[in-house]
Amino acid sequence: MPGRHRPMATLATVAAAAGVSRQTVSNALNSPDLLRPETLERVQQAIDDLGYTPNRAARNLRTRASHLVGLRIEPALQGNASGLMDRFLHSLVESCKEAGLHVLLFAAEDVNDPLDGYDALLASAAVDAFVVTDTYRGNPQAAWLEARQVPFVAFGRPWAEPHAQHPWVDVDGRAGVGLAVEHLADRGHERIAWVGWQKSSYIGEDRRSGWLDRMHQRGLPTTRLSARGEDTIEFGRRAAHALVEGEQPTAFLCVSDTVAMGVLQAIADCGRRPGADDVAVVGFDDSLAAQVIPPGLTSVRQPLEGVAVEIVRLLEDRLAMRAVEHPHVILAPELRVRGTS
Amino acid sequence: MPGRHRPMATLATVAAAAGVSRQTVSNALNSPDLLRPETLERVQQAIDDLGYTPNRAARNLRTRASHLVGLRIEPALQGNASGLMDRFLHSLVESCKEAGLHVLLFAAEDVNDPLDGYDALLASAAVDAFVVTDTYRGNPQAAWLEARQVPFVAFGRPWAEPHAQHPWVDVDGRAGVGLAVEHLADRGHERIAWVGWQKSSYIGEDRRSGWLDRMHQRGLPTTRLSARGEDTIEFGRRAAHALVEGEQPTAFLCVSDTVAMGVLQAIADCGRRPGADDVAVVGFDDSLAAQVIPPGLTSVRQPLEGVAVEIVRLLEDRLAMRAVEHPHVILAPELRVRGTS
DNA sequence: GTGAAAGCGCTAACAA
DNA sequence: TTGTTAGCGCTTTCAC
Repeated sequence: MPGRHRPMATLATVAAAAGVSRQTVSNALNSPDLLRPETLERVQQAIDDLGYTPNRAARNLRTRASHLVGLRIEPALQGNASGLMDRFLHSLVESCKEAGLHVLLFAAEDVNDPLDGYDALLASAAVDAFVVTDTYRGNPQAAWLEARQVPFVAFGRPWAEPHAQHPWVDVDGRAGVGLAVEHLADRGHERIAWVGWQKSSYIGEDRRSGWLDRMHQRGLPTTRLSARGEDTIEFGRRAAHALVEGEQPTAFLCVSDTVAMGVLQAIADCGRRPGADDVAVVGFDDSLAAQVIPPGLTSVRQPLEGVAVEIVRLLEDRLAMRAVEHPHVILAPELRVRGTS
Repeated sequence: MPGRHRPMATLATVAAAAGVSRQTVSNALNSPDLLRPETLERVQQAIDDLGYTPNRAARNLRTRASHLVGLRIEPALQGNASGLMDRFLHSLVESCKEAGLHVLLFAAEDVNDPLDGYDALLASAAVDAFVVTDTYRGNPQAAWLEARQVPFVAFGRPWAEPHAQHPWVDVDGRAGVGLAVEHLADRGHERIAWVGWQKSSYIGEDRRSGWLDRMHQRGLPTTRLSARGEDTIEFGRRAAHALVEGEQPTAFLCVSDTVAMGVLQAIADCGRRPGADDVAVVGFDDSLAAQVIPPGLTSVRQPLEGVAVEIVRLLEDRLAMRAVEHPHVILAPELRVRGTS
C-alpha cells in the first residue's frame, strides 16, 4: 500500500482538487468524450498530480465485475508434457493483459474432483470467467459451468461430446502428425511406424489418425507398423525394439516426446544413431528435452501463443455477451526439425 | 455468475431468512463465538439453504484487503531452467490456499524494466502483496517495494546487498553442489571437474564455491579442473572436450542440466558412456531432460515445495504486520541420483 | 448477544 | 456538459 502514510487519493480527492464533482472525474476516466476538453484536461491534471488510480474493490463492487479470469492449476505431472504449462500460462497472461484481464490461479482441494474449486470462486464473485485446461479426458467442467451460465473457454475439444456448444480452442494434433509424415516421406522414408498412446486416449487417437490417413494418402504401408501403450520412456523403448524385430521401420513417429525418448534409447541400444544411419525419430510437444537431447529431437510444436490469443478473444465475446456463431477454433501446429530426422 | 436468473444471496437475504439482522449474519461468519449457539445454528441453516457466500468485492472494499498476491511471470526462457516455474507456481498456489490467499499473475509491458507492472496493481489496491522471483541479477524490486512499505517476499537472496532486511527465501546451491561432490567422491572419483557459469553470475559462483570448498575439504585437486561459460549445451560440450584433453577428469559437476547435456554429448563424442566406462556427470535443477535422457542424469533438485511454504509463511507474518527478527530462509536441495553417476 | 447506523470508493440513472 | 442522488454488499462502531 503506497502511501500508507499519505492516504490514497480517491474520486472525491481528485474532484475537490479539480473543482468538479466526483461524477465528472469518473466520466473523465470511463467516458472522456462526455467532458469538455478543458474540463477533461483540468481533471487529468489533478489525477496526475495526485497519482490517482481507481480502487478496484470499489469498482468491482459497483460494476459486478472483477476482470479476473480463474485458471485451475494442476500438479505438474512427473516427467509428463511439462513445460507446456509454463509457455501457455505466460501467453495467456499476456493476452489477458491486452484485454484488461488478469489471471487468478487456484488449486483444487481434491485433485480428483474436476469441479473442485470453481464453485467457491464463483459464489464469491471473485472471478468473472474461467479458462479450463484439463479437458483431455472428458470435460465435466463444461457442462457444469454452462449450466450456471458462467463465461468460460476451454483449451481442448470436448472429445466425448463433439457437438457441445461451449467455446473452445484446440490444437490440430492430427494435422501436426500429418506434417511429420510428409516430412519423413519427403526424406525418403517409407516404413514409418507409429508409437502412440492407448486407444482410450482421444488425443492419442486423433494424432494417430494423422499418421494413418497421411500414410494411406501417400500409398505407404501401415500394417504392423503401429504400437500403442503408456506415456512412458519404457514403453517407447519396448515398442521400438518390437517394431525393429518386426517390420524394421526406418522412421518412428511418436505421440509424445516422452515416448520418443524411449525410442531413441532403443535405437541407441541397437548401436545406431538417429538422424544418421538412416533412422529417423519425431516426437510431439517440442519439450525442453527435445531441444536438449543430442542430436536434437524433431518434434511437433503446439502454437500455445496463438491458443492463448484465441481463448482470450472468445472470452471477451462471452463476457460482452456477444453471441458467436461457431466459437470453436482449431490451430495448426508446426514441425520443429532437428537432428533426429 | 451462478443464478444470473435467481439473484445471488446477500447478507440481507440470509438475515431475512433467519429472522435476524444483517449484522448477526456477518458475526456468524467472522466471529461465531459472539452468537448464542441456537442463533448461530439458525443462521448457519439459512446460509446453507441459500448457498450464501460473502461477496469478495464488498468485503475487499470494506476491509481494504484483497487477499491476492501478485506474481510477475517472465517469458519462459528458451531452453533455460524451464519446468522450475511450473513446479514452483503450483506449490505456491497450494500454500497460498492454506493461508486464504490467491495468486494473481501479471506480465510486464516492458520486460526489461524489472519494476514494470507492480505499481499499477498496487495503486489500484488489486493485490495485498507480491512474491518476487527474478532476483538472480540484483533486485531493484526489493528496494522499490520496501520504500513503499508493500508486503512482499523474494525468492532468491539479495546477492548484491547481503544485508538487505526484506524477507526472502532461497535454496542453498552451494550445499547442493557439496552434496554432489560427496556423492562422486564416495564413488571413488578424484578428478572432479566443475563446468559452470561466468564469474558475473552470483548464483553460479555460489554453486561453484560448493564444489571448491568440498573438494578442498576432501583433499582433492581443483587446479585446471574448472571451466566457466554460458548456460548452453554448446558451452558444456566445448568445456568437456577441453577438460578431457587437459586433466582428464573422471567426473563432471555441472552448474545446470543444460550445461550437463553438452557434457554428456562430449562424452558420447569420445565414444564413452556416462555412468558406465568410469565417467560420471551431475547436473543441477532436476529438469525434465535430466529424468528423460538415458541413462538418467543425476541432478541437484531444488525443494520448491518447501520454498513456497516458507514464502507464504513470511508473507503471512508480513501481512499481519508481525515483526520477524530474521526473515531469511535458506533451504537445502537434495541429490537425485540416476544413471550418469 | 443482538440490532441500527454509517460508510468503504465507485458508477448508473437521472436531473439540472 | 455537469452535478445530485442512490446504492452495490460488506464490516466497524456503538447503542440497546
